[in-house]
Amino acid sequence: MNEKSGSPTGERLMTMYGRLLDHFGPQEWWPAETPFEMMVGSVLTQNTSWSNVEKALSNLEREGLLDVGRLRAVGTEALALAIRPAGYYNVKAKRLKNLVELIVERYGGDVPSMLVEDPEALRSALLGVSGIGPETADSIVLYAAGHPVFVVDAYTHRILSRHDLVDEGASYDEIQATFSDALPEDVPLFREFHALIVMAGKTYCRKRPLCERCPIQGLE
DNA sequence: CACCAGGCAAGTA
DNA sequence: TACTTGCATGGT
Repeated sequence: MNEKSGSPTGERLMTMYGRLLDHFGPQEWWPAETPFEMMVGSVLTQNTSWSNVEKALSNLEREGLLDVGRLRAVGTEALALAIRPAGYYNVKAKRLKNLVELIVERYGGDVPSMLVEDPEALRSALLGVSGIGPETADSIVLYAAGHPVFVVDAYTHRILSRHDLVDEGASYDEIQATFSDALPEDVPLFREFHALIVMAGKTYCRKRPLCERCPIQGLE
């Protein structure tokens, strides 16, 4: 609509961002060698710690399965076995298969073609895949395709409601709009900010988002 | 031992 | 629309 960086909410968010960056340093997300690996990781990490995802990705790498064609060719049972350390392995094996089918059917199996699609169309296509919800879709749009959509997770929800920037019962879209309306559309900023929020959540904000040692404590 | 992790779909009321 | 439940491993 209008001046984004100058809004009160924008100022508060940028202050939070600055403190988190000073405290934790750049997180350099997403940790993946290729866009396809990033997408696979985004499914594997659903409600799952990254350390477990790393074990599963390592298995896939070793078996040469971090590839659209190879993942499409492998059996669902064998895939499930390979990703076992990431948990929910039967569900996630199917979800990865569904994602691969989208890539094959809509983009001819060509990941680069997928990544240059319009962001809204790409997001919509991803949401059409069973097993890909808003957070996974937005992660792919931001970190693999490089479009400025803000990724919202449980930590984001808790921190923003704790700072009274959204209601406690706010929806995904409402929380995302809080960032979109208040911040400039800056891909490196969106990438780093989300990564820092997750780091803060993992480090300090498990039960309550604003404990004493948290770098964004006192801003509310 | 309990609890949590970088969610999502399907079922119920 | 708004809850609830199943999915599962590995670390604290």
